[in-house]
Amino acid sequence: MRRDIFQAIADPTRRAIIALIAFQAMTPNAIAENFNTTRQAVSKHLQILTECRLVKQEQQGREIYYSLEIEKMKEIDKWLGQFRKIWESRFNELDKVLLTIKSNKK
Amino acid sequence: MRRDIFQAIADPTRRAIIALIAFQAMTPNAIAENFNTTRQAVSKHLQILTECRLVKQEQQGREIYYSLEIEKMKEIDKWLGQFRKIWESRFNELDKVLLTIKSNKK
DNA sequence: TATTTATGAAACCAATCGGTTGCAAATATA
DNA sequence: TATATTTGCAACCGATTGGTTTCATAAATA
Repeated sequence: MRRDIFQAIADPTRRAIIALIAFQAMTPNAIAENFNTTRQAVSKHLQILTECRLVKQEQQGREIYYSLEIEKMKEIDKWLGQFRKIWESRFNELDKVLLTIKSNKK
Repeated sequence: MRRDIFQAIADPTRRAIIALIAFQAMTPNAIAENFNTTRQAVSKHLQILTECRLVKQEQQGREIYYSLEIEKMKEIDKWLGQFRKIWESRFNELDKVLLTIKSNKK
């Protein structure tokens, strides 16, 4: 089935994994040490993250290092873009009001 | 149970609803017309969105107008912040390389 | 007042989710 | 070579999800 970034970041453990490997690549075992679950559960999360290209792997002997595909994270940012326009314009509206109040004070 | 924004935006129908009511408040019936599901299904989505304060309602007679709580959307933006730092610094790294190539050309 | 309209809530259902245990395969090490 | 380590995969399980149908309630309208 088709994997989706938004579905991938829906799980709190996966968000924690993402944050964990954002700065340095880590093996599944090392990642699992940070959570209260089995290594296999972490492995399944990594599989989901890999399926939607949020994470990339690099084999090194029998170890596999997982790291964040930061470019993919921009897709969320891109989706947020349409709403950012709104909250920025709302801020501007408020800004105008404040400026009006200011100028009326004079 | 505790509702989460990330879980709320995980569903594609809910993301579509969010985009739909971002600019103008709409009733459940009007929203449902845009989807290939029953009004009740949309109602359940709206309930989930309301639970995590992504959406607010305003009763008007027997109609209820739903609209986006844009402030709540900033929470996603805030979470993205930690990664934005990374992709911006990566861009700067690339920038430096390009500048080095440029200066070496001279 | 009787009827239509707009809505939420409950009961149910198949599919998916996040977790587990158990296993097989590949690589490193004694 | 025998053993230990690292990992992915399959089978299973209870809880949750997104959908449906059915019903109750409140407001508008004939």
